[in-house]
Amino acid sequence: MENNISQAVIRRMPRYYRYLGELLENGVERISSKELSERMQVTASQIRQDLNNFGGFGQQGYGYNVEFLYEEIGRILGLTKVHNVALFGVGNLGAAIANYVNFEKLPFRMIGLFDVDQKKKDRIVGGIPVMMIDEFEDFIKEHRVDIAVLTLPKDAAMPVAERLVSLGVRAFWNFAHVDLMVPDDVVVENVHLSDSLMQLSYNMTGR
Amino acid sequence: MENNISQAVIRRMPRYYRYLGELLENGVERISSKELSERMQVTASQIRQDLNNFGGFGQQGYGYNVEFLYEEIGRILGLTKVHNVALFGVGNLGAAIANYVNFEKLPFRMIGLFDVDQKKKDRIVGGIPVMMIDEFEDFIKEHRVDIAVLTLPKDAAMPVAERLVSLGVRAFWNFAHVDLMVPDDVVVENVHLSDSLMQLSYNMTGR
DNA sequence: TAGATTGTTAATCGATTAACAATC
DNA sequence: TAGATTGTTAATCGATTAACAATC
Repeated sequence: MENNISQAVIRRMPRYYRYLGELLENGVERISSKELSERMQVTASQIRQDLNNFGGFGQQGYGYNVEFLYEEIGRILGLTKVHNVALFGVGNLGAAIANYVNFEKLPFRMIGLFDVDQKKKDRIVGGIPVMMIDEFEDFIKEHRVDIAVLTLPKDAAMPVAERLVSLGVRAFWNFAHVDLMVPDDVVVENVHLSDSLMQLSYNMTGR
Repeated sequence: MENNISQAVIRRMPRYYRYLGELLENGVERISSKELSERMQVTASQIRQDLNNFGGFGQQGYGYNVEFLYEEIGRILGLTKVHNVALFGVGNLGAAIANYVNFEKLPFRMIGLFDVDQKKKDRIVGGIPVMMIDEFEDFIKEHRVDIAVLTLPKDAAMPVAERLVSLGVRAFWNFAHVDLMVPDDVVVENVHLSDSLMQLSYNMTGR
């Protein structure tokens, strides 16, 4: 897999994946970049450019086979293997994400929930019991943890992230309102809800 | 307020706002674009360009007054007035967002929760009772609703959005996995959690 | 005043769109 | 084969960075 594909392209891939999934459900066998571009409100040129970053999945005169392309994109996005997920900070949002991850039919599996609050110990959320955050070190010895979700208050996020990095965690899904400082080989994907809300607020004015 | 400022710029504004808020809390009075750029890991040039889309907030030889700039950005983002928010779909995620909106110290106020499920009627979430979705028409006659949050299954989102648009709602914070088709004067801000998770998954591979 | 740093113009870089030869 | 549509190169557009005159 070639490297250095821009995040602008990557951000669009899940959307292609979603549309192709819908076409597949509707029994559509083939689609041209032109047809797809009309449905998705992007240019056909962009679709072809984006896909050709990863290889030639289409056929001249025919277009793209929906099922094949769907599966290729899934593979590109790393959806062919199961990712084990652990979550830190079982508040309202943490609990919702825990449920969400297990409910979605994507190959992400919530295998551990951790909190500092003694009162939450052994509470069942999304089908699994909450553990104390100190138990994580033992936990990680027995389970591979691919992704750590941080649904913690902002001041707690950085220290926890540091400990997790030192224990070998290399990917974070960060909901805390803070920019994590992590080594270069660690990946962080941020979901900053307040930023999103402010962007909406801006776009509501000025029109 | 000038129009046509790119979303690339807008997306960065909440981050500036957050950093300035922290500086303000720490009692920092002034900051140069250079200092700020080092903390935020962006170029000083970009900071100055971004800010100058909205006006000259700095002073040559001095830099920017932190409190003044913080408040100006707040104003730009529309944070000087309270936004009334109603939420549709009180599942795990909906309940978390309801709590979140009221908990954040931003000027967004959750004033109504709506669901189709009779069993949820009058349940208290985030301090307010869940109403039935049919009650929304009466509700909106008595309350101004600035933003509708959609935390619904994807098939329910579009029909609900259509009804809300026809009742006058002009801004949506959409968590459903679907691209809403709305008139031009309606603003949609999407939070697609699964897209975010797939982007993380991609970035974990290929390194 | 001299030094610092902005606001803004110009240069560069990257991403998107258009065009078309290759080919199924 | 003829028509359709890709893969890919070239052109355009927009965003970022660099440079520097203006000015506090």
